[in-house]
Amino acid sequence: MLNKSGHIKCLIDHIHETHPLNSSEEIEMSKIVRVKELRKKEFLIKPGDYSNYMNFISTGCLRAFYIDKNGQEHTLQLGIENWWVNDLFSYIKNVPSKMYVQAMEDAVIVQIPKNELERLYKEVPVFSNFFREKIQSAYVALQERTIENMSRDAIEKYLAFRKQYRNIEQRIPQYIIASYLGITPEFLSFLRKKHAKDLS
Amino acid sequence: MLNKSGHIKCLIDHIHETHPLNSSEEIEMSKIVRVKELRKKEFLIKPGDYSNYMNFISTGCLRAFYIDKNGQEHTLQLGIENWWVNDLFSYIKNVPSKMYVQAMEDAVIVQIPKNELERLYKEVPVFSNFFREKIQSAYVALQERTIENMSRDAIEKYLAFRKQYRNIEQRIPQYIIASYLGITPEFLSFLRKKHAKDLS
DNA sequence: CGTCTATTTGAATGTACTCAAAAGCGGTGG
DNA sequence: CCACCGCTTTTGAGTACATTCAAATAGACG
Repeated sequence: MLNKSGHIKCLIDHIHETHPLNSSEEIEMSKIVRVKELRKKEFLIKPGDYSNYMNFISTGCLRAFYIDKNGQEHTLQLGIENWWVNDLFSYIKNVPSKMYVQAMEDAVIVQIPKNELERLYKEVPVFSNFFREKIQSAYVALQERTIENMSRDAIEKYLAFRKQYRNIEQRIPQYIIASYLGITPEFLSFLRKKHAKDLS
Repeated sequence: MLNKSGHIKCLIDHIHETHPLNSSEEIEMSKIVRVKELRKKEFLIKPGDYSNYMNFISTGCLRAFYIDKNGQEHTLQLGIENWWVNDLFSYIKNVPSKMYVQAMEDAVIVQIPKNELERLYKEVPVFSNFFREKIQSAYVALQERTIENMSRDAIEKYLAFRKQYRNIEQRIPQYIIASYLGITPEFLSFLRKKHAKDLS
């Protein structure tokens, strides 16, 4: 159980891994962040909200999803400790969000306010580089997912998901995995039965 | 018909639109880029290549695609004048590419070498900010595509594609559009007939 | 004009969805 | 501590959307 500055340290450590900061840069960052606690099922972002923070997950598990015109949920992103989660569309374009970002477990988020971060981008190049690289990696990961969606059938996608998210799978209900894979929960259940032998 | 420095100017103008450069920054950029001409069907990147450039399309039309284990082509990205095209996976991770980037028309590309660009990121913050914002937008666009793929059926995707790429559609063959939408060319042909009335 | 590539057509097939209902499971209050 | 309630998962039948394969037609380019 961490206190507030423990969670901030968690963020700083995370940045350090790839982009060493000097102590004034650390302080600079520590001064502008805020820590937000979420209870299970609580929302970090809801449709209509403006996303004005970069959100770092210190503890817990969240997902980003939206509801289409037929009322179907589609999970866009899953995140656990040391991941970033956001509605970048709303954040970048300054428009109301159309999606939900929800805690699937009690969680603690470290939030960097957008206006402060944009000031830092200009004053402290290391932060611009850090987030440029983060977003590049996210883009590549999303492109990999696009490739998988186009070239694999449902069971292959599910097996690949299990491999990639081994540590997350047990933490979330099956119907959310289905909504991430783009299939119905009924069909995922059917596939699990049919391929029970492959599921260790 | 532009000469070499005309194409470079095209890139500089493009950066200027969102991130004004002073003249030393312009010169800095001009010095490191190179201009590459491609004939129709020629490849900018092939499987096995290492992608060591950021590629700006000055003129022409390209696509990025890969071939899955069943021999199916999947188009990941389309690009025309003033767009960027690359295999970012290979570029970022320094691994051989698994995809093709091919000219669909004669084209001229302005290439920024990776090592020079990374030097600039540290020395001239404006470039890091420019590419951070570019990649953020690309991420958001790809996420929108992911949402569409999950929540729309084939005809809706096709109609949305026509709206979004009105100016590109006539420049590329139909089977490539099908491979972008994730459907077979036969089925796209069928849909076009069935919905002829909606296709103006 | 001929050749090569792209598009159309159609029949048979398969993968995944819908809808409805039953079974399982976990948390909560009596 | 057990019983109940609500939510998640399973099951199954019927259906729809999209694919495969093969062949015919249309278009583009030298």
